[in-house]
Amino acid sequence: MPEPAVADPATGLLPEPARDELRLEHVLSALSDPLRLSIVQAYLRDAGGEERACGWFKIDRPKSTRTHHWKVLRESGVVRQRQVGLERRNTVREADLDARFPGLLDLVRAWRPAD
Amino acid sequence: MPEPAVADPATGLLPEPARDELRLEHVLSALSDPLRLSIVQAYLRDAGGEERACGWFKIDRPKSTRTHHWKVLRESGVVRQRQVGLERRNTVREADLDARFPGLLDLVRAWRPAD
DNA sequence: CCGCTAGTACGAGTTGCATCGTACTACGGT
DNA sequence: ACCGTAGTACGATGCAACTCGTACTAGCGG
Repeated sequence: MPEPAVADPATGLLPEPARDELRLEHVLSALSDPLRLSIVQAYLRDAGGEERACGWFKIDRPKSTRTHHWKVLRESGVVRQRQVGLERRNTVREADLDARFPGLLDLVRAWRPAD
Repeated sequence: MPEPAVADPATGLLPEPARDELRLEHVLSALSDPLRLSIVQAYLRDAGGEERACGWFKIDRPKSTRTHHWKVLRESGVVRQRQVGLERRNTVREADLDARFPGLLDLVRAWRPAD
C-alpha cells in the first residue's frame, strides 16, 4: 500500500504514521544509521524549527541515496514531509517524538559522530 | 580480532566496549530488534539488578539464535556478560548507559511490544 | 514552449543481519 | 568415567537494507 507515496492534495503532507502508531523499534532502526543520525541532528540543531528541503542538508551522495534516507525517516515517523511545489520540506516531528519517546531527541542532539 | 571471545580469567568478564567507547548508533541498532528490546526490558523489569544467565529469559528459539542476540547486546555495550562456570551471567549496563545516553533505558522500560 | 531544477521511481549489486542446524566444549553430578 | 547441561562456533540460507545509475516527472522562469 505504500506505493507512489502521493501527497495529500490539501495539506501537501506525505503519508506518515500517526503519533500513536509510532514504534520505538522502527524509530531506533531509522536512527541507527550514522548518516540519518547526522541528518536528524542537523535539523534539530540548525533548522531552527523551520521546514527545510532535502537539498538543504549537504551530503556527498547521489540524489537517489538521499531520497531513500528521507523516506526511511518519514516512514518511521521521525520526520514529516510536506510537498510544496518542487520540493519536499521536512521537519522533525519533535512534539510527537517527545510525547511518545521523551528524551530520545536529546540523545540525537548530543550525539557526536565517530570520525 | 573478536575471535573466540575469551573471558578474563580473573573477573570472568567477556570483552566489551568501555563506557567512553559506547556508540549511540550501535546501541540503537542493537535495540532496534524487537526480540532484543524485549530481552533488555525483561532484564530491567524483572531481574532486580541481579545477574541472570541467558537461559533465564524464556524464548522459543534455538540456542544458537539466543547466543547471537546476547552477543550483539554485549558487543554494542548494552549488557555485560560474566562467565561463571557453565553459564554467562548478564546484567544491563545501567550506570554506563545512563551516563552516556540518559533516558534511553527509560524508553526501553516503557516499551510495549507490537503484538 | 524549452530548459532547468528538485526530487521520485525502478532496478541491480552488494553487504549485512536474523535464523537455524549441527558439531563441539566445558563444567557438574552421580 | 559417563552423561546431562549451558552455551559457543561455524556455516548456510534467506531476506532486508544501503548504495547507486538511469530514466522519469512536475514546477517554475524566461
